[in-house]
Amino acid sequence: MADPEKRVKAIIRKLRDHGHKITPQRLAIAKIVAVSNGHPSVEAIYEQVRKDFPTMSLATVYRNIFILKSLGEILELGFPDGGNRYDGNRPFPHPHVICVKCGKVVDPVLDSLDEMKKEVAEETEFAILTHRLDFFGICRHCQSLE
Amino acid sequence: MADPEKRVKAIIRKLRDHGHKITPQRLAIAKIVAVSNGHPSVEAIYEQVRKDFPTMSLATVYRNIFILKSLGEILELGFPDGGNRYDGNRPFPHPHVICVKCGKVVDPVLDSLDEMKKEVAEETEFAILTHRLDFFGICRHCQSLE
DNA sequence: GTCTTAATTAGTAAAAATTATCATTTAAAA
DNA sequence: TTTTAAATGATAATTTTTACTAATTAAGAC
Repeated sequence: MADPEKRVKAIIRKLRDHGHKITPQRLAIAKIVAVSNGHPSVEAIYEQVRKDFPTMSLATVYRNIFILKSLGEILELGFPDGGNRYDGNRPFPHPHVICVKCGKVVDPVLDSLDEMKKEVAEETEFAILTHRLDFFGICRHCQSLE
Repeated sequence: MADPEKRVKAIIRKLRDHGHKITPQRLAIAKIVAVSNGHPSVEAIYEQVRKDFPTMSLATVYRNIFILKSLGEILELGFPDGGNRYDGNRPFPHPHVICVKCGKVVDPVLDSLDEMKKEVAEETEFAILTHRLDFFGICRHCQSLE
């Protein structure tokens, strides 16, 4: 995992470079997504920030997530049913392994993906910009409960 | 692409086997998703069915998609922003290449995926149930327009 | 073919997730 | 300090999906 402190600094620099103000609320959100423990949802981020900012508005969370997405500093993991979740620690596309029982998300190492991307580009004549690779299954812990 | 007529028959058989009635509306929806031209959204399916069933309710489309999903006869492609789209012609997980300009969806051939799945299962100790692999890029036609 | 019944439908209300609006506040540069 | 454009909080509006209910209908029994 990338050093969360470095990630916070990188995010702040990017925000400044694009003329965004560094408000306390924004900073708090940046700190949470820089760690991205458990790949939090908007609601989870909201709850966590509210501990320090009880008056925080949900709209502010959405607003900042939108900006961080636009700047490429946060990765959105879309779930067909259920809300999106976010990773600001590794904001580049990477594979996920998701437990359908408890929702845990693990990041596996998969080197062969780049090769695959090239193959697809050649075969389809698309200019590939990004990708999404998620495996859904049952984690070791949830398997033991069955 | 699998023969759409065979797909319709397979879907109907599955529906019957599970005690579902074959209504004209349901049949019309099955026919559309069996072809899945362009990987239609709920709205697209709704519009298309309404040509033959002007009184068709949107709820009916959602209800039948839900049933077909449960029976494994339709695959849901989730898009983080924007609605879901569906493939009832190839209802098993398979890679997609999606044009971010025009929304076109292409199904590339990628054999190496099974091997990847095994690797991930070993590395993470998850029991992998399914997966999702989508590439996003710009198709040949949209590239030529730039 | 007719009858019976449980499933399905249409229409609409409700819920959930996200985005827009706007008056007020505030970060940051002069 | 002062100024100003951007950000916030609160809430309304929008979008997507699900829930509800009375009326309709497919499919099996007779």
